[in-house]
Amino acid sequence: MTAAALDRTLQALADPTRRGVVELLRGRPRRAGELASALRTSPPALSRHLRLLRQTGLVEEEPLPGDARVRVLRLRPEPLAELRAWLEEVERFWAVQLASFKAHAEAAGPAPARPRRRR
Amino acid sequence: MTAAALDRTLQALADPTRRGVVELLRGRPRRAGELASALRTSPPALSRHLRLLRQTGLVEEEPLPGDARVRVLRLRPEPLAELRAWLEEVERFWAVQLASFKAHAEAAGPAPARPRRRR
DNA sequence: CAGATCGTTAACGCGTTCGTTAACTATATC
DNA sequence: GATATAGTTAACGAACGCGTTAACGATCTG
Repeated sequence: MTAAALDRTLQALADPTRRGVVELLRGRPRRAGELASALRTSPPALSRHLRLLRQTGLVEEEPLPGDARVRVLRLRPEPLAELRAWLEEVERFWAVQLASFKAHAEAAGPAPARPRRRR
Repeated sequence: MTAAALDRTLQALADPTRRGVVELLRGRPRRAGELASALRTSPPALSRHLRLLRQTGLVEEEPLPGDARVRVLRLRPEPLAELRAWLEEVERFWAVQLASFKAHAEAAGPAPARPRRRR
């Protein structure tokens, strides 16, 4: 269930342009044209990146009251938090594995005897 | 500088099969064939995934002393830690932005006057 | 209304990525 | 030495991702 969302989040962040959008939006909300010029991207290209980011839930948009042509884009933290939770889980389990491996290595001595593979 | 490494890490984790490898290796080191059968992937497909994971630094391999045909694969935490650091930085800046927005909204009242766009 | 601005969608092309099958290397087993 | 096993590499094909240009809808400006 969460796996699919993780997949989309990672795939969204894997693109340098989209990650640039995220890094720009982490400071403050911005308009699409602002992002396009800052990232040296054509408006059509950026538009499709924004659509994907919206579908992933990483970005949400809100109409600008003064000008109805413009929508202001803002970062949504939920997918990032979910990804971070997954990362921390992976890192935590690895630590457990490392600890048990060290314990085993120390208990068995420097060159422990290993059984051969079966047949 | 770090951006290129981040890129490769995210691209590596964006694939479900490769993420499956990481999740399997988070528990304990495993052989390539073990991963292939657990993930229902053909050996050639998995081999290329492993090559990418090795280049990204997410996985390292070590020969199995009992059988020189087999290499044991282990998870490397460094790329994951780097990705987590990036994530935390984004989330931290987002929190700052949210705080300043709230402060501004409260100071300016419910419907603040906005200047029109310049010509 | 005429023209400019903001942004999106459509259509095309290119390069990458992913899986599969077949062939190959290296090591282990008998 | 002959056969089996572990894993990689090579070559093909299909699908996807990304950028570009052109055309479009919507809105602001004069």
